Amino acid sequence: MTASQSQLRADAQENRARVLAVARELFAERGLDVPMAAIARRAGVGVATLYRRFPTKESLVVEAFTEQFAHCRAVIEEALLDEDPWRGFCTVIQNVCLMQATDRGFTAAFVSTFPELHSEVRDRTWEGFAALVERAKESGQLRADFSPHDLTLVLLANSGLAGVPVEVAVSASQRLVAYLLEAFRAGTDALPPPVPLSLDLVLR
Amino acid sequence: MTASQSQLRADAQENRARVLAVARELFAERGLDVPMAAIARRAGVGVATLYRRFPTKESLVVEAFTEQFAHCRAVIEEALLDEDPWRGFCTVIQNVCLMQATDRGFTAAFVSTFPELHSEVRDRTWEGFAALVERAKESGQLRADFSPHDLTLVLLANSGLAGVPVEVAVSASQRLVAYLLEAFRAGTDALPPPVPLSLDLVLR
DNA sequence: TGGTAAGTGGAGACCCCCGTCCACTTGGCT
DNA sequence: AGCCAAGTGGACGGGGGTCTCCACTTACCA
Repeated sequence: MTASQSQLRADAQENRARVLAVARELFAERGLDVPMAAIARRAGVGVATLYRRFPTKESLVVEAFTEQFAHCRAVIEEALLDEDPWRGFCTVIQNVCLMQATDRGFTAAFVSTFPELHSEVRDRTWEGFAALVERAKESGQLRADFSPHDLTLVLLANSGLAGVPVEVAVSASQRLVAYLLEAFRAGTDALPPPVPLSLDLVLR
Repeated sequence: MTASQSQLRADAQENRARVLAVARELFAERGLDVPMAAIARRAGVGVATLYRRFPTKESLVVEAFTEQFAHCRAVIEEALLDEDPWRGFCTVIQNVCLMQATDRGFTAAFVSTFPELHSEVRDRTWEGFAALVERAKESGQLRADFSPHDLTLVLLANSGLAGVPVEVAVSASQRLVAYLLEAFRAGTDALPPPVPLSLDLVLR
């Protein structure tokens, strides 16, 4: 525990943790637009407490989702270690899409918190994925005209499922991903040129 | 012009038309959550005028999008007449997705206005599409395990592109659709079972 | 056990939205 | 020209959101 954590009084620390847990729950269930008051109520604290620990709603969102973002990066790193490039590629897409489908706030959080905060981290992640794509192409399993920007395309498309109930969203996402992966496989017809969908576009 | 139209005074009629035009513009540009006040301002009228012609925001939305919905139905009807079932199938998906990508409010309007209002029309449209799917399967061009519910899947996925600028959304949508159509083509690997995504799911 | 700084909760300031009300204006018929 | 129903706009009520302020409570240490 760093100083900033342990300097809090015991009860305060516990409250902070509970708020964070509740926030993650509610963001996942209902998306990012749950009122701060709802989080406070469910956590059994007043709004003021909440705002003391997290000066703004966005800061709460960032904190609530950092571990998920870390998991994302980890998934890519791990996939780069897979001896089968295609399997690594598929794993990344499947995992990220599953996270997106499971957690309703995920995409919105990704979009609204990444912009400035973690730009270098973001770039590293992006490069990691680009490398993964390159490997998969070289192995001849990924179609040559696949663009790394197509990851953004997949993410956006998959985020469209956020509106339906979670269990449905998960199955739907799996089917969508299965369709897309099939289309990404090498040896099919030519496509219209890749769309330069940089992540910045997703970020407003 | 029916009675309800011509009974309006000339200036009122003009105002009504301008409001409708502006509403369509703004809904397309910014989605359904543009404030009524913004529409009124851009149309050069007060909010009261707007509310007199359209008693509720939803009614304005419905009116603003009816022609697009009609166009949707027309697209399906026409596709059923195409001698090439696969081409008909592709046309439907391409056209609807294009409409969705072009008009930011389209999906939300579709979702929020269809529920009760046009249930029989909706069912007819749905049956039309199901017939289209059946034909395309029989001709051997559409994979046998494609489910009509997959249309909803495509619509949801495509709606995820609504966030990016329109020109980008259009190219992105085209590429997404191209990928998906390729995956829908007969003669590929088996998929996980279809997800029963009824339209009602999209409609909240 | 008592003092004190840290922590707390709820009221409310501020803002943005939908939809209404009402005093004023104006088109169109006679 | 003059009348009046039809039409109009802006102020306002009501609701819901984020975030602040401040009088009160409580953990912790001596």
